[in-house]
Amino acid sequence: MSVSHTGARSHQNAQASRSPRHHPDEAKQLIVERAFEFLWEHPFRDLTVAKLMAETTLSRPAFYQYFNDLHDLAESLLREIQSVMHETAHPWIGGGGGPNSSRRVSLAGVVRRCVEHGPVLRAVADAAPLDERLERAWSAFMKSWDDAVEHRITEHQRQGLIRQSLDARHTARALNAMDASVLLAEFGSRPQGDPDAVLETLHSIWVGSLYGRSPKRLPIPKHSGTT
Amino acid sequence: MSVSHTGARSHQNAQASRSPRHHPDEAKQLIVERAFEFLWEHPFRDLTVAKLMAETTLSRPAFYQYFNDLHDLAESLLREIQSVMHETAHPWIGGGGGPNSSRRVSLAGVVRRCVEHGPVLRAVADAAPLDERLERAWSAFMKSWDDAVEHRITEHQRQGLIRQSLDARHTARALNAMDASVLLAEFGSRPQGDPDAVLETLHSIWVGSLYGRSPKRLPIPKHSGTT
DNA sequence: TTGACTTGCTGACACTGCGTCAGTACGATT
DNA sequence: AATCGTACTGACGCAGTGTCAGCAAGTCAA
Repeated sequence: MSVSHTGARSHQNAQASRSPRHHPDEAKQLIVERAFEFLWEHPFRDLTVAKLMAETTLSRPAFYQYFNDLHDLAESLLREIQSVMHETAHPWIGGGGGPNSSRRVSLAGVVRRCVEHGPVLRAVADAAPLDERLERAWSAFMKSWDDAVEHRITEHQRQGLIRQSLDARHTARALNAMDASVLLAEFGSRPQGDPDAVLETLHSIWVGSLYGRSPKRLPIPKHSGTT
Repeated sequence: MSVSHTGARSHQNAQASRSPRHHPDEAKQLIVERAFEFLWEHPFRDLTVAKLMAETTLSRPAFYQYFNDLHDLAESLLREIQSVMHETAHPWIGGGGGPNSSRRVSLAGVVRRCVEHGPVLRAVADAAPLDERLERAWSAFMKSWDDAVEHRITEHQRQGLIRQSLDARHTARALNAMDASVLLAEFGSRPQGDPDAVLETLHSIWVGSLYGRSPKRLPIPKHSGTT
């Protein structure tokens, strides 16, 4: 549209230190790395394209060659972490092992990953509500866990290890939501919490709510006046 | 600093429809109401000061007479909802009633409040990570629940209703985090979920993990090779 | 009534960060 | 050496924010 600004520059001074050219994927990965570094020490709200690219030899507009915006970048971070997480949790998802042994081992792996990438993962979670696409990506991420857990629960229901009256879908979602909240809260910002205590707490809730015999429905006292 | 723009206007046309003056708290409450309306239908990310005040007879700068920024407004929304929620949950916090009866009644009340104010509460939760002050306010909000639950758990531990080995603090935080996540997910955006199913699921997890006899520690299979 | 004071409110400004574009120069290919 | 594709950049327009000097509606005193 407006061209008024062109022509005025021509070939100004020229020794303007153009950065060395990268292969596209190379540069993209470089930006992702800087983002990891930044988000390890700062919350997502402090991240701007300018700040991020300042940690680079590239200029701010270069960012937009590789990402649509910061949320798009966050989606890449999520994908990266997601692949690592799914990998360490696969043994449990895949099935096999006792009713809670491999579950516990798997959870321990997830906890470990959260200790490693907590702040970054939290950044993604924080950013999710700000962008529809990213929000969907986050939902899909959570859904993948929900599906796995739901499948496992129904399987155990068929084996009689879990009572039939339990709503597999809702329960799976609730327990996963709990894990996510707790893990992000405990390991999403420094100083991080105690991995062992968290693991123990989460595991005991999972086991208690899934496999624990519910108490023989204690008689409900009749003074139900408590509104 | 620059004053160049003054004096040029003098007393321009003058019939510029100045809005009727309000008493301060009156106008503030009016803005809060508009915010409630807006956030009931749109996510927080779509809220801007201009859009909000456009629903008003006031101008955009007037907003800053009553709030520092949108996060400050969100804090007001939170306080408003918080008072209502604590009120309906008080019977359980106050104690009395059977181990799970009043707990259930109380939870039902909270669920109801979330059906009413879900989207707004979600907006606050979404906005929390964007501002340090608001983030702290949200944490304090959650902490008030955590404290109440922790207290209740230790009380029941003293009565022998809950096993001593359970970590009251961590468990309270985890269960509350679960409730918050699930409630915001189910009722934070339309179409909302099924209140009864959610209530049932959450309640059963609480009861199972707190009061349920944990299964007699199933023997851990020896093929611990699942990394 | 009138003048002086208070204060709710507003137009206009500076500023920050975003996303885009025409245009440049580097490296590869011939 | 000439050409071409493309990684990259300076500069722009835009959206939204927070602030300020100034205005006018109300109040009170004389």
